[in-house]
Amino acid sequence: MPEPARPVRVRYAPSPTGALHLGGARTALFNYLFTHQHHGQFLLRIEDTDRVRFVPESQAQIEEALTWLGLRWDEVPLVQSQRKPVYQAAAETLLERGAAYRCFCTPERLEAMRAEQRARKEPERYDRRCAVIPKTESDRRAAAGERFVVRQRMPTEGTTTLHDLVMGTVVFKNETLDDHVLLKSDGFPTYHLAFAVDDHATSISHVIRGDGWLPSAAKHVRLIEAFGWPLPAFAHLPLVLGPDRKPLAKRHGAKDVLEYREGGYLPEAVVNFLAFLGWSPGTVEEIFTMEELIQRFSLEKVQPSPAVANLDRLDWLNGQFIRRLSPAELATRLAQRMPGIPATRLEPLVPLVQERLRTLAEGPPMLQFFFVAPDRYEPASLVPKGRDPASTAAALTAASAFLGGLSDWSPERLDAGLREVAERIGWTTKDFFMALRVAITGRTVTPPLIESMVQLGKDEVVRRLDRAGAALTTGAGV
RNA sequence: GCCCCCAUCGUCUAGCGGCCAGGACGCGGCCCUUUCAAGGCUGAAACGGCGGUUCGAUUCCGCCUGGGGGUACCA
Repeated sequence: MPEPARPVRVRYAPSPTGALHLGGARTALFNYLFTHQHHGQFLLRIEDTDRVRFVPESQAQIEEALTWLGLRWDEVPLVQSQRKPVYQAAAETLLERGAAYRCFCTPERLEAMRAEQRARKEPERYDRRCAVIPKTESDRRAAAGERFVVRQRMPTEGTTTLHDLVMGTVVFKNETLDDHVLLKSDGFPTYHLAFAVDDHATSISHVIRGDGWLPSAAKHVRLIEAFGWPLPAFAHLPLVLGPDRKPLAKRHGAKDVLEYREGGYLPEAVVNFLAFLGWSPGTVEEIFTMEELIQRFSLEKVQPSPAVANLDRLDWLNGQFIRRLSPAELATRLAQRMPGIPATRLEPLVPLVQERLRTLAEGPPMLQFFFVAPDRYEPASLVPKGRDPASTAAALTAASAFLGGLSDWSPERLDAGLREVAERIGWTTKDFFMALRVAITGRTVTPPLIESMVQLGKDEVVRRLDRAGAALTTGAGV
């Protein structure tokens, strides 16, 4: 394998059959990190040669997800379905060189052939019946309009060796290589042909792709050699698995990258999470920016074994990144999820919730009471355990009276004063503050009470306390 | 069936012949505390099995087992 001294150019080549999922995003990320470390280019290629599985919306979704993650690609994405003539010309070249041949076998015959092979417990692969058809006859039948595919002629003895940057040296026995299809009867190329042609056309230096391609990599090496093109370096990335050790799929809950955006995850956190799936810097550091990842990344340190996505860790990481945001930045991101509330109004509130958020989605319900008074009170939560409605109402009234007469609305004054009130009426601060908390916020789990009261303002606090007290004396609800 | 890859706590991993096998998530306990978090301290938790090689194997080799992938006119 030649050590490519040429400029580093890599590509991420999804097929547009759905949205970008975590596994694909990781492949794209590793490509991106690797190439930027080497000041190379990152290309995007759309592998849409399968007309049956094609999903029109897919490409836009994939591009949106990549953009959200911050994985910007260079140049205009290559779309394979637009390059049909290029692949046909390439197949023609191979035909002329004898490196490939036309196969006229019908799908039915191939199925029958495989059934027999299965029955005899032999490896299932093409029996090369059409490999011996003379070129002149083949040309004549093709010209006559007979349907055919083009197959690659594989060597039947010897071995093919691949030096993979992640998997190490892999040796394949050539006798096990199938004469796979390069050009389908509809004139579209298979992945194998298209990938080789396009990687060459775009001067790809490193093929960094999913581990699923490893078994056919030997055939790919043979193909590129048949064309006489320089071999790129290969790096096969192990799969990302779900908690059940099966490849990540819909049944594992969110898997599409864009769903994480909906779920309130920061792209920085998702990128960081993905980077550590199968890779580690070899140190104990674990929070990196994209820039740092580019600096530290190396294919040699990519784990050759499949990685199970630990979504709990993503939650934790997301919290870490949220805490690293400036209050203004967090306010801006939160405002996008709270229609009608400008970021500037959120900014003073952000310090109260910042360290409590694991996702942005948790923000709105946590902040809601700042903008909307509780619409009803449940005595069950308003009255602390072991207390009764009447004494709770009295406690709220005492608090209201004290606060109503206060001119210094500072956290220090509120805290000290309310503690004194609690002591005076014989309540523990625990119970007292809980009653106030529910009266003011309508919830038992909230940001720090005193600070929240300061932000809410005296009038609003007193109003809510009085309403809650009234609710208790007149019965349930408001 | 055949081919290929993989194998350290539940999970992500450090380790590159001699380590009390380290860290992180999650889980338990303690501290802090007006709730919930966050934070600090702390505990439980791993080298799949059998053979080699070696003075010595988690580490190197083989086999087995287990997991994954491929075996399409899908990518």
